[in-house]
Amino acid sequence: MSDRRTQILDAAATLISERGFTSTSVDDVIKGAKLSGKSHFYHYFKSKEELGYEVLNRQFERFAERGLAILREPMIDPLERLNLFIDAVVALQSESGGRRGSPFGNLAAELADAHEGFRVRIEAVFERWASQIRSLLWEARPQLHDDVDAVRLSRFIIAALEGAVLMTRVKRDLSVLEGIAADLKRFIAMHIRDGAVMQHSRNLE
Amino acid sequence: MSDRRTQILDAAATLISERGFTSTSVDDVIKGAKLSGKSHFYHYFKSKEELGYEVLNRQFERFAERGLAILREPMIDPLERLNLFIDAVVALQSESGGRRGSPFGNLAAELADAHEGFRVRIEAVFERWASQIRSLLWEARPQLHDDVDAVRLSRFIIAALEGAVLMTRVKRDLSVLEGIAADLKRFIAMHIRDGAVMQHSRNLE
DNA sequence: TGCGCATTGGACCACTTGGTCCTATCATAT
DNA sequence: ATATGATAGGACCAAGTGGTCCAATGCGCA
Repeated sequence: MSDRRTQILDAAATLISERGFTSTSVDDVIKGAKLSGKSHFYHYFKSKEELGYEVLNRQFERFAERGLAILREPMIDPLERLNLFIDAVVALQSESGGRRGSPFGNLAAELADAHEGFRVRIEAVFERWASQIRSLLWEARPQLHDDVDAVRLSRFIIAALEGAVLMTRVKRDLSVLEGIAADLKRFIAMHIRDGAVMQHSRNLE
Repeated sequence: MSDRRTQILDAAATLISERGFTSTSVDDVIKGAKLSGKSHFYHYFKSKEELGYEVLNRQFERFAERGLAILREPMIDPLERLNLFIDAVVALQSESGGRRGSPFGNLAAELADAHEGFRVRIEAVFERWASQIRSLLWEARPQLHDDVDAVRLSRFIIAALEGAVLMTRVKRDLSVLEGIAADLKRFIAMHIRDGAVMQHSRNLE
C-alpha cells in the first residue's frame, strides 16, 4: 500500500477519534495529511464513506495487534490473559489521557442508528472481539462453573469496558476506568469454580 | 412554558436521539415541529446550542420521572429497587425497539471530546444519577458487605448499563441488554452480606 | 523516448449549514 | 385603542459541505 494512503488514513483516524465521523470534513483530512488539494485526496479514495470504512478496518487491525493478541497468547493461563486484556484496554485509554476512547464505541454511538453501512461493520468488529473472548472462556472451562454462559459473559465484559471508557471520557478521570476494570475482574473471578487455580500463576510461584 | 416551545423541544429530542446533535439541522427541527420558518424558531431559542442544552435538561427530567423515581421509592427494599431500576432501563430501551439508547450515552459519545459545554452538562447528569444510586447503597448498607465501595459500584452499574445499551443498538438485539442486565443483578447480589435478606420481599412471601 | 502514476493547484458545482433581518398579520390583555 | 407577543413567510448571508474536472508538472520504469 502506498505511503500516502496510510498517511491519509492515519490523519483521518486521529481526526475521527477526536471529533467523530460527521464532524470531520474531507478538507480537515487533507490539511491533516498535508495534501495539496481535493484532487489529491480523491486520487486515493473514491468517497468520504470509503475512507471511513478503511479507517475502521485499520483501527480494528491495530487494536487487534495489541488487545486481541493478548487474548490468544498460548503460554499464559486463559483467565490471567483476560485480566491482562482488561489492563491493556486501560493502558490504551491512558495514552490519550482519558480522552477519546475505543474508536469503535465512538463510531457505534454516532452512526449505529444513522448509517447502516457503519453499523454492520462495527457489529462485525464487536463480534470478532466477542468470539475471541468466548473461545478463551471455552479454553478456561475446567476452571469455571458449569453454568457459565460464555456468550453472555463475553458480551458483559465488552459492554462494561465500552461503558467504562465512555464514562471516563465524560468525567475526564482515568480512575473511573481503573475502578470499573477492577470490579470487572472481580465479576469474572466470581465465575471461577471453587478450588480452581490459575494454571500459570501457580507455576510461577 | 409555551406550547410551541415544548413542541419544538419534543421534535428536537426525537431527531437528536435518532441522528445525533451535529447531524440534526435547525431546518430539520423546524420541519419536525411544523414551524413556519427560521424566524419562528429563533423566536424561541437564541441558538441551536441552547436548544441542545434544553433538550438535554428535558430528557434528564423525563428520565428522572421514570428511572430515578424508582430508586427513591421509600416503601421498597433498596436492593429490590435497584433491580427494578435496571428493569426500567431495559423497558425504556425496549420501547424504541432496541434502537436509540440512553440519550445521554449518545450525546456523551458524540460530544464529550468536542464540546465542553455539553460534556459538563452530561457529566452533571451522570453525577446526579450516580449519587442517587450511592445513597440507595448507603441505605442498603446493613445488607451489604462492609467493604462495598458505593462510589465504585454505582459507577460500575451506570457504565455497564450504558455499555449494554450501546451494544444493543449496534447488534439490534434486545436480548443483549436483557442478558447484561441479568448479569449486572448477579454482580450486585455478590455484594450482599451472607445471610442478609431483602426486607421487603420477605414480607411479601 | 514515452507511458503511467503521483503530485500540485485551483476553479467550480449544487447544496446545506447556522443565523439575521424585515415585513406583515393575528389575537389577547391592558 | 394600543402594545405585546405569536405566527407566518421569505430574502439573504458567509461559510462550509462532499465532490468533479481540468491542466500542468514531476518521476521512475520499460
